[in-house]
Amino acid sequence: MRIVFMGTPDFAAASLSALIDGGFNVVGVFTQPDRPKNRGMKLCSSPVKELALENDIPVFQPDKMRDGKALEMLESLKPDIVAVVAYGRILPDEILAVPPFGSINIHGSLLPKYRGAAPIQWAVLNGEKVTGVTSMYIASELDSGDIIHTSETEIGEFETSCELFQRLKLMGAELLCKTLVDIKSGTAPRTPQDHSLASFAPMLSKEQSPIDWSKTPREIIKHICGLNPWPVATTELCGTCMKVYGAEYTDNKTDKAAGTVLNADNKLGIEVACGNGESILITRLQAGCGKQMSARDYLCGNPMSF
RNA sequence: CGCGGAGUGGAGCAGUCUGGCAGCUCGUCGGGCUCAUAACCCGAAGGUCGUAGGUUCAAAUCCUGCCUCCGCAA
Repeated sequence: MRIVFMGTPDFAAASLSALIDGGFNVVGVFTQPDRPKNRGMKLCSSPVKELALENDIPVFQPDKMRDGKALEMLESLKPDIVAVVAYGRILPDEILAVPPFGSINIHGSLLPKYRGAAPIQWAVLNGEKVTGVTSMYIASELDSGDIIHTSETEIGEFETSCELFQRLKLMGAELLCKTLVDIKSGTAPRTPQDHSLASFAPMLSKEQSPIDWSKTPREIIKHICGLNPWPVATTELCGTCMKVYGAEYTDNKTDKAAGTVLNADNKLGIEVACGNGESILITRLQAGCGKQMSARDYLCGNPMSF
């Protein structure tokens, strides 16, 4: 089968890598145009583009999906199937209709839950114990297509979105290969989603970074884990603004107001009062223009008075 | 030329403006105290101050080049 792959970030590159290693016939790759990024605003290729070039796969980077050029490019490749993983574009129906075996997508949640841009982060934020990846046929409405396969995994109590991403991208890659094999052999199941159970996972924003200390320790820790690596939980303690990257539970009780620093021992970390008279211990943070470090290291050079 | 910060014993920092003994908290090692320690007391080891030049009686500190790392923003 002639496969056209569409994807952009690291998460998608893992799937493309699996296709290449699995000997699938990837005849072309669509990815977002190079954009100025990082320090120095240098023009950067997407991870998917880098990988495609290394493997001599033709790369296409249309600016728009609806001006006919993208359609022309795709038709010229005569794909049997299109596989989309985190491309970052909504594909119009005319594009989806090109490949005879259809267009499929890998999504980072157990659909119909967490449709949208940030399914992995929201699963962590909401304290889900289980999530996974889903392969589906792409429908016009976002992430609403018929389900082909799913693969489940548990979310660790302290697992960050960043870590979960790393696991799910591999699971997604594996699921994509399996799905393609089944479609080729005609054994792929096709189960419509129960749309009444759908929920949405919109893109995160910096506005949700500040920690609400009146919440419970678990809610706060899930907030910290879910917002890592971006936009990262933030707070202001004793006049210092900081990003919080890691925290642990404590057994301590307090009658101090939520958000009060209870302890800042450089052998432990920064203990802060939460709701319910409980507390958590901040263990990793980043303050000011500095780099990320353990709370212990931070306190060695920046003692806190409280 | 997007904006900005930083390289100082193993870790995190101060010292640089105003040149003049290598400093702080922690860790490590040894000893002591304690029923006990994330506790306390005593002692010790450990640094070409990123790098190459320059100025100076004297440079971590001032001047110039280079290397490396990081934050913001996207």
